[in-house]
Amino acid sequence: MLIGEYIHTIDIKNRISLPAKFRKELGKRVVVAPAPDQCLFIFTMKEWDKVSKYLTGGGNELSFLKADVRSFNRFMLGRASDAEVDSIGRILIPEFLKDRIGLKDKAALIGVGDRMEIWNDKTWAKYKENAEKSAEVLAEKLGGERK
Amino acid sequence: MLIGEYIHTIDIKNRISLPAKFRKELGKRVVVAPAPDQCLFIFTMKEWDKVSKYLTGGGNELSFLKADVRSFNRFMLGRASDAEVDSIGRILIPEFLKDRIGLKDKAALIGVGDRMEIWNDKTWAKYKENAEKSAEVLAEKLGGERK
DNA sequence: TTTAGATTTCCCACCTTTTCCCACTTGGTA
DNA sequence: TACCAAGTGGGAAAAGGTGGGAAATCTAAA
Repeated sequence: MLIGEYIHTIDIKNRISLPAKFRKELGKRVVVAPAPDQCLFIFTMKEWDKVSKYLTGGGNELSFLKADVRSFNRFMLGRASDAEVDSIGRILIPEFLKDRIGLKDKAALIGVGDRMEIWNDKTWAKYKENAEKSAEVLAEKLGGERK
Repeated sequence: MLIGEYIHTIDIKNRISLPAKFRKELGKRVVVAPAPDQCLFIFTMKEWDKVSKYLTGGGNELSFLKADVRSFNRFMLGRASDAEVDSIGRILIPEFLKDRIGLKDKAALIGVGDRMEIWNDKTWAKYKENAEKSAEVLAEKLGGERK
């Protein structure tokens, strides 16, 4: 399970080190995908299988018939990119994905259970501040929904 | 069962000794997680399993499709950290969690049944004081009501 | 098709941080 | 007083993260 927060630099060649604690679980290849909120998702290949199967409706339906599904899938699948982890644990972030979330020098790498997220460090700091405020409210709400 | 209050120092390497009385129950690995109020929770792996299962909700659906779930999981998982207990009973507290609760030199370690809590010692002192006061006020009030 | 330039990939090297020991101190106990 | 357990501190070795050069590949122009 991926947990914790790490701040790493993106070098001029668009490389970024995966946190050492995540490497075993992430494996030799990962998928970098655009995500809701200002971040990128990093999936293991296994997790990506699940995600892409789910999004394409597991092959049972013609997922392209629904407009929202079409556009969400274009967003998520169409702009995803698989990346090889190099011999010392780094991956390349494509320029267009970097631009999307305003990645500059420092990135926040966040373990969120079965995926990793990449944020611009500043954006993450702001996000956390807000999350802190609303966390209790949110906890109540989620607690209520489960029952 | 974890009970009692201990004041320990955090050294310059961010290490903190677990109270000897807690070590057996906490085991070789624990998870440090942010918590409501100005403190951190220390879970045993067993307790943490329960928490994380709850958060990932079984895994049949894609948890990241819902905004509430995304933010709560980021808050809870993204800012947690698993820590190995070293050979003499210490754990490391990540910088970002130290910052969150304003941990400096001295920390209060509180046994609260099935989990341990970490507080800034000053914050803990104040918290106790208030709890004490409100208890007195409450006692007065109850006494007065009796006539 | 060839060549020059640019980009990507692979590898090595440095430096900082973390980890693993070992040792000191203090306080309680026999 | 000697001993033991608990807590604290610090040095050395290992690991993690960062940067950069050289080889390989690609692109474009002649």
